[in-house]
Amino acid sequence: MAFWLFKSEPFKWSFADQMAAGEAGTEWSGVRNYQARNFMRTMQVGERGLFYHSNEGKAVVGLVEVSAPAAHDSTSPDDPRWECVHLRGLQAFLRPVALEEIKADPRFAAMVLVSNSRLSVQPVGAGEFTLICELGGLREAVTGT
DNA sequence: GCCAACGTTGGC
DNA sequence: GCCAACGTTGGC
Repeated sequence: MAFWLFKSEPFKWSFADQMAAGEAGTEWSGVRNYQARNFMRTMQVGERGLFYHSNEGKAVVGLVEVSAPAAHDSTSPDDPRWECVHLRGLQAFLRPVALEEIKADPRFAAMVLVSNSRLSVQPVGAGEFTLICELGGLREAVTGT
């Protein structure tokens, strides 16, 4: 069971939009980066991820779950290279966990979010994931399922 | 709005 | 296959 982090600019697609999209989830389309695509290819349905607001917000704001495995990205009809998973919003953090806070905490020094700020889909360590959920006020939700 | 970092493209 | 040019991302 791996853990992930997905970035989105909130004015394009916010966590509120993700939650409003419902149980079925939505295609995480538009990723045009091989590294990010390759991570999505390895994702299993049911794996969880952090939802991060870039630019405006700059904070982890919620929890998502992979609801369908990687398949061709419908927004790339002419180019079969690009694939993406489907995501379902699970729960909003009670308190956003800011990038500033993550950067300041030595326990997150190894996070990709810190070392490669441009990668839009990235792996997160189990320890990092749990800790960020706790900071976001979702301790129970994490240990739940 | 600026700029640094990074990834991709395309000429050679 | 190298590398310069360009485009994009995202923090500040």
